[in-house]
Amino acid sequence: MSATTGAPRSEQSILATLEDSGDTAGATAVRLMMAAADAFADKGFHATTTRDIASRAGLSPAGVYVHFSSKEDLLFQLSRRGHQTARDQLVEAAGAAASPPEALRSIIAGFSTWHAEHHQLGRIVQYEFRHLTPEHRDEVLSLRREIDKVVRGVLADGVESGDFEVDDIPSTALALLSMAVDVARWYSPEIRRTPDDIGRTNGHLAMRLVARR
Amino acid sequence: MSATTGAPRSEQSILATLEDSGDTAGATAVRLMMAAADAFADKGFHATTTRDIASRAGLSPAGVYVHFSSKEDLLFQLSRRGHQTARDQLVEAAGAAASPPEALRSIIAGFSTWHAEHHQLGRIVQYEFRHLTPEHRDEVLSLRREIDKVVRGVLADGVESGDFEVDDIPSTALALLSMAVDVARWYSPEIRRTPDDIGRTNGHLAMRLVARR
DNA sequence: TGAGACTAAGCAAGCGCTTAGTCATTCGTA
DNA sequence: TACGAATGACTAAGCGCTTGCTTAGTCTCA
Repeated sequence: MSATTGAPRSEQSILATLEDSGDTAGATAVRLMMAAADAFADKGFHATTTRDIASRAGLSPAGVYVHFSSKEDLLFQLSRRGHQTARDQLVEAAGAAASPPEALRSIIAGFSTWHAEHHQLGRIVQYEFRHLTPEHRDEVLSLRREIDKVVRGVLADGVESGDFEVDDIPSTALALLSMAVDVARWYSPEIRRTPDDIGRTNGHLAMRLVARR
Repeated sequence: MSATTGAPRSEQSILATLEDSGDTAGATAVRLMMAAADAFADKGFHATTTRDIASRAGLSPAGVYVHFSSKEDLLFQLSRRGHQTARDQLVEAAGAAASPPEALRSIIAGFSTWHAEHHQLGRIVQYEFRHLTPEHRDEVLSLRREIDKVVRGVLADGVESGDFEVDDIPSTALALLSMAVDVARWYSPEIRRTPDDIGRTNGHLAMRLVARR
């Protein structure tokens, strides 16, 4: 599977299809998570009220607490699922590639496209992070370190195979991830470039950044 | 002046030395802005209370309103000054360089270093942006467009001089800015790399990204 | 004496979350 | 198959607290 093709998945399916890690979310819980994702991405965690989330989901304020123990719990579930899907996509793209250059192009393109298509979830994941409780923050942080590790691994493979020239693998991995992650900050559905365009461009730029010349 | 050298300026001086655009801030106002910068960077705009800002500045809650008309006003002043100093530094670095490659290396290094040294102000400027009123947002946005323009200009110069190979100037400019801006997200004073290290590395990576080969 | 910097007290509004209860559906038993 | 009991999803009302900001007044110093 190419990381730069395929129809965009809706936020719905990203949440609904994630029944892993033991907990299956019911339809109302998914609706609440979508409502919270909208609101958090739109106004930020603290500026979003539980009444706002509830009304977007068509419930009374108290209805939220049937499915989630707190507003922070909603943020945590959203963050965890967001990181998991992002990581899974990265691992899959890296594994499916035939060579280190193909792997790098594929993961950076895929990660960039993901942050455009899911820029709401991406913003929550990147910028609302600090409002998690310390325990939840740690759990999400470990997912984040897995993502770092995949990128460093691809760079190391390419250096070993002679395809890449990289002075400093951790710094270069960070710069590549910055390029992709920052898409969530500036992307808007109204702009001219499509998520796939962005992925293609960033994949190309990533290659220029490390390819032996 | 090289953009990658020089002693780090404190947040104090960045605020205090900015007496441009007509308004000179008194000592207490500067103390309040520093307190607000700390708090906003730490907890975000909406999670910060006016009582928190006041007590960090050693004032009673009402003392804030002697110097600023609202909490949003504080955020706006901070955003405006942050954007202005970042832009001024960029323009200066671009102007002082002898060639397009030197200019690019200098502006990306300087911008990256700035976002490490002033990562608090950088986060406010990048992530608390949306909590400004529409009018204030527009004013800050126009400063941001100036920054974009400087980077695109340097890339265009380099393409014309034959030093750079760039397929798509706006996309490449955005990717370069992402590398620098995202430093504010992940930088922490505790890490091994210094702001100058980060600037040097990112300046080097920027050159690889566009240099003719 | 008057102006500016500052505080003590507090107001109205909004916050996260809880309580007590309604209602439709499912279950156990005869 | 009939039927009360239990269950789970949901709401109306509201509690205790915090919020941004104001008011009325004090203090300092030119």
